Formats: sequence, C-alpha cells, structure tokens
Amino acid sequence: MFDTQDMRHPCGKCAFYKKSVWQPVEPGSVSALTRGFSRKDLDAEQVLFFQGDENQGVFCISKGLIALRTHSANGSSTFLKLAYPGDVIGIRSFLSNERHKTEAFALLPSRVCIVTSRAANRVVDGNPSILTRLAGRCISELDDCHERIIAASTMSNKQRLFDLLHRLMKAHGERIGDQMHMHLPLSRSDLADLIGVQPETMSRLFKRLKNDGAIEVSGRDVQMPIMLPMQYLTDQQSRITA
Amino acid sequence: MFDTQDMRHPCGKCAFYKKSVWQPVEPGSVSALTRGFSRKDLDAEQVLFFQGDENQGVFCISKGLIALRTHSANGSSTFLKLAYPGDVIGIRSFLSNERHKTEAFALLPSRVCIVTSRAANRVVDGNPSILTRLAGRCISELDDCHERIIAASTMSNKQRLFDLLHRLMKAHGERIGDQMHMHLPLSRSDLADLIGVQPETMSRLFKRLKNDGAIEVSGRDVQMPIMLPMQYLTDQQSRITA
DNA sequence: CGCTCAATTGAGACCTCTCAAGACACGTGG
DNA sequence: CCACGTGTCTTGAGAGGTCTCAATTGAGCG
Repeated sequence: MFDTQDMRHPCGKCAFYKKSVWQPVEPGSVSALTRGFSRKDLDAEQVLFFQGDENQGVFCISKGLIALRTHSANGSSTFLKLAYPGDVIGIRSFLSNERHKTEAFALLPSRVCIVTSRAANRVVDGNPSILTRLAGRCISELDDCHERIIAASTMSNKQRLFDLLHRLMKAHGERIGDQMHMHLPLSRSDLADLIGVQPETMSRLFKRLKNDGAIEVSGRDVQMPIMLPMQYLTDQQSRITA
Repeated sequence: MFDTQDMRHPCGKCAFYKKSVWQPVEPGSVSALTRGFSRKDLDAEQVLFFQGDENQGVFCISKGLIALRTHSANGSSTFLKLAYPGDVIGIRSFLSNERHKTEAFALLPSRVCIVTSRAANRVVDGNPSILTRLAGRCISELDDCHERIIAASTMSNKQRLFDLLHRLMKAHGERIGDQMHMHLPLSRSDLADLIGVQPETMSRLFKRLKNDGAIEVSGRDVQMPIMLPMQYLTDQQSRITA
C-alpha cells in the first residue's frame, strides 16, 4: 500500500497524487524526482512551449486549462487537445525524444508541475512501472483521438459542437435552477479550430443551436437545460442516462 | 550488439527482426516468448479479431494488409488504420487490458505473428525495455492520428483522397513507364469509410480527380504520373521533393 | 470620439448528403 | 447461350451545409 499523501514526494500534496504517473516510485527515486521538479504559474494566453521546441520535460497540469494546438504551413491551426488538471502533457515528445509538434498555451490562469526530461529519464530507469503508467496515458490519448476521428466522420458539425459545449459545461458549468451556465474559456475562432470549421461557420452553428432551443448564448456565456433534448444525445450519453 | 538474425528467437527469420518490439530480450525470455508464439495465415476478408473481443495477444504483421475499423451504433463504420508488414496491432487492448475497440480484418491474404498476452506480459516483466518500444509504437499511432485530424480539418476531401491514393500507390504500385499503376486493395465504400464520406461522394471524388487529369481509373485499377502536378502536393511531399 | 479586434451577417459558389434509378461485372441455373 | 439474380459502382436531382469574400455590428479602450 502507498500513502495517498506523502510529504517527501514532490506530488505529495497534490489532489491528483493517487493518479500521478510519478507514483509509486522507490524511495531512492524521490530525491532525483525532487531535484528535477518545479512548478510554473501561467497567465491566461501564456505559452508553455512552442511547436518546434525541444522537450524540456513532462508537464502535469495542477490547475487551470491548457490547450494544445498545431499551426500548419498554410496558416491554419487545429486544436488537438484540451488538457485539464490531472492530465499530463509532453509525453509524446518526451518518450520519442523529438521536438514538440504542438504548442501548449493556457486558456485560463494555470499552474503546471514540471519534471525535467533528465530527471524523468532517471526516475523511469529506476522504476519501470512508471513506463506502464506513461504508456497508459498514451493509450488514453489514442482513445480520445480515435473518438474524435469517428465523430468527425459520422456526426454533423452541429452535433459535434453541441457535444463539445456539453463537455465544456460539465467541466466549467454551474447549476442555476434547472439550467447549466458557463463562461466559455475559448473564443469563437478557437472553437472553430476545435471542430474544424471556419469562424463564420462556427457563428452560424451557434445560431442554429440557438434557434433549435438547444442552448442560450450571449457572448461567451452559454446556458443549456440540465435535461437534454433527445436528438442531441450522443450514443454514449444515452447509454449512460438510459 | 545484437544479431540481426537469431534462429533461437521466434522472430529470428523475420525481415522485420531488427525493428521488432520483441527484440532485444534477455536469453532467458526467449523460451517464454517461443512458448507463447504462433503464426496465422489469413485469407482476404478474413477477420483476425472482432470489436468487443477480449485481447488474445499482440499481433505483428508479417505479410499482407490488415485494416482496423470500428462499427458505430448507427450502422456506419470508420477505418482507423491500415496496418502493413512490420506494424504491430492489438497494443492498445493489450496495454490497457480492455476489449478490442476495433475490428481487424485482412484486405489481402496475410500472415500475422501472435504473442499471447500471457507470454507478452511475462516477457515485458523481464525486459522493461520492451515497454519502451511498445510505447514508441503508441506514439507513432498517436502521430498518425494527429496527422489525420489535422488533415481532416484543413484539407478538402478531394485532396485527402489524392493523398490516400498516393500513399497506397507507394505501398502497392509498380512503375510502368512514367506512370505508377496499382490494383486497389479496397472497395469504394471502404475508401469512403477511410476518408469519412458517403460512397456516392467517393464515386464523385474519383470522377473529379479523373477530370482533373490527376489519376486514371478503371474499376480498382489506378494510374497516376510519377511527377505529381503542383496543386496535389502536400506540404510534406513538397518539402521532400524540394 | 475613433481605433481595434471579435463576432455576426449576407450573397453566391461549391460541396456533400440522401434517396432513387441506372450501369456493370460476375455468378448460377435454365 | 441467355436470362436472372446479386453486389458494386455510378449517375441524377434536390435539399441542405460549408466556404470565401465582403460588409456590418458590437465591445472594450485610449
């Protein structure tokens, strides 16, 4: 058994300690981990690493919201992931020892915990089970990507936007009566890069959802009923609620 | 240094031995590997595993072409990957110990080498470096998925179909004069599931590429010039040829 | 007020979907 | 040999969705 809190372990005080990829480690690895460990606070809009940067370590999100996006040669950009507290980013670049293929920047004021690649390598060498957990995170990412590919080719953009808003609502929303309310952490054109449409189309998708009565919108404030109308339920959601 | 061929290792005779995820292993692990090792020949259309099956092991493709697809509740299906000789499939399900989320079936007569999950676990326990290589395969898959997500949101379907045909041509084509020729290993509706459009649209995309003079088509036989016209070059391709 | 940036709206071209009907190759049985 | 399925692929037509370019609105801010 391992403690769910351990003050000698740099992640000991973290709310995500139980699920940490750096836990459990042998007592001998804790000092190496501690030496290579640091925290960093990010303002909204601040960049954690750029596309093309060398890998400086593995980042675990402690607070806030980090977006991963890539810029293409033609000037367009695509959001690949929204990373929430507990998520680990930079694994791809760390394990493959390649430059970052994505840019990471904060959508909200955030805090990340950093383990330098050198320390991470040392800890992994001493604790192979860490690799299992890192691989597990890769698998989760892969599952997310697969879901997204499937969604992109089987669902309409309107549905996918609603799904996205629904997920954001679960993460950022608060209940007001029988409505859920949130302040969107993304601009319209960020949302467009997430769904894969042009900003103008995003604006029109919002309008259509509004006309359908599925959501209420005012700027970045969004409301939706707690009980979702049938036609907006994803298979997954309907399975859960059924 | 490790031999590129080792007759005691079950993969010793394989053309992909050098890149095998099961190599190098300690001599003591070879016997465990051998005990859990088998080969299987598949006819075209034959299924290797179904969506929802328990993981029976890790599969390495030795010959042929295996497609991974998922069937959704609404009846539509999506191709997630074409796996060529040297590729390893079933890693996701093996590492996460979950049921297969995809169906694997042969598009061409194929041969796969199978390591049972029990043997794979044993070998991994004794050789943590195997995990690094398995994780490396996950990373590659992740990169592929990211590329596909980016392509889906930045390129037209016509361009993406051309890219796909171009990649298939590199894998299956043969040169005839200044043209490349191939027999498509996939039906039109499989191609549609790969690009994410309806079969009718796939047919029309072919027609447009034909009208553009980019390809020549007759049934499943496709020809394209070795020198690609400028507007069909992907950024990646033009970087290579530049 | 005037500037700037984000967001919306309009118009027309183009693309994709759906449903339906035809074309084609390839079997099998008469 | 032909007629007749069967499954794949193609084509047509209309509705609806998306893109592009351009103009407009709206919200901060000096």
